[in-house]
Amino acid sequence: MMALPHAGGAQTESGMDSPIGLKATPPFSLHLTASHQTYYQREFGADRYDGGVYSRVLVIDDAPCLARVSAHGSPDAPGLRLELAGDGVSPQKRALAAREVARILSLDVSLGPFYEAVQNDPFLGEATRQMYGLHPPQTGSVYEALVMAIIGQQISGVAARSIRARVVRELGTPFVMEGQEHFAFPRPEALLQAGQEKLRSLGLSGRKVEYIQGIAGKALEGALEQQQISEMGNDEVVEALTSIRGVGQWTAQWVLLRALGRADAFPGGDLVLQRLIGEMYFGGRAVGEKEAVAFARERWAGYTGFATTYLFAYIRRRALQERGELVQGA
DNA sequence: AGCCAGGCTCTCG
DNA sequence: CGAGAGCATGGC
Repeated sequence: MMALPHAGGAQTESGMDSPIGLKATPPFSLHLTASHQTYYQREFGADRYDGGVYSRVLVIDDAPCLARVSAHGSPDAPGLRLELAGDGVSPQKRALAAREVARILSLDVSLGPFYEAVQNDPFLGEATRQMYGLHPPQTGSVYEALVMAIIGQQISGVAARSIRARVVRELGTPFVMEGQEHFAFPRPEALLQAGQEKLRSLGLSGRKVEYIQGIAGKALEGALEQQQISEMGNDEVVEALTSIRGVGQWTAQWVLLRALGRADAFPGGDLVLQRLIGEMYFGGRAVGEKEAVAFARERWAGYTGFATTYLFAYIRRRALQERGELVQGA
């Protein structure tokens, strides 16, 4: 980029800077939060959680830098350490990166009121104690949440995972650090320049290619700016997003939850969510979208977003447990 | 082998 | 309006 107006401190011009200490509102567990973000894999999309370190390539002022976060302390007294690597990481960029990491890991979110509200809930009460300190992690942007959601529409989680991984690896911006390759989430330009055949070869249907390229176009127009959308109310966001081709109620609610951190979002159209609610609260009977929404809004008023995060977390952990892969971590 | 999977749009009664 | 077809990959 360009010369700095003033020298900031101990950082070098490039490479690794001195670590930044971050605070989180307790209880906070990096292990649970980052694991949830990566679906309990080492890598998922543009997120990585490996060896107790959460990492992701951030794009600050159009320049990529690798953020790595590790934890010390306990959920009730959490301490976090953020390391940034990249060319020309100025003090200003360090501050922006720290803010971005705090947003993605929902560091400032307080779980207390939610935990109190559901402590006697026969299912969620126990789930919150098992996953003590899980904050609802966020996507890198509204644009990223939309693209990821559309890839996942209708198909199974496993199928979606492999397509999402291909999209990020093939079209994402590479960033090499200590011999390891990381990828920033593909920029809108990359999705548009890729061409339909290329995107189809990654496993997307022709329809989804149109949707995703349409969204990339919206992003380039500046119609998906985080700042602007985060100032809208839920209904306003849903209306704006569902006017985009390929974005329905489920996807819009997903964005509210995953990109905007709305505590009262609820993707009631989600099959997995419907099945778990039916299993845990309706004696195994199938419930549809209307019933799931009515139930959740009444029972978890104001906390449906947290409830959704914990329900999904429960399902992901149970799937691992059934395969004997759940590793108990710090 | 065939059917379903963390939806959505388009088409047709 | 409500219902149905079609879509891509991966797992059972």
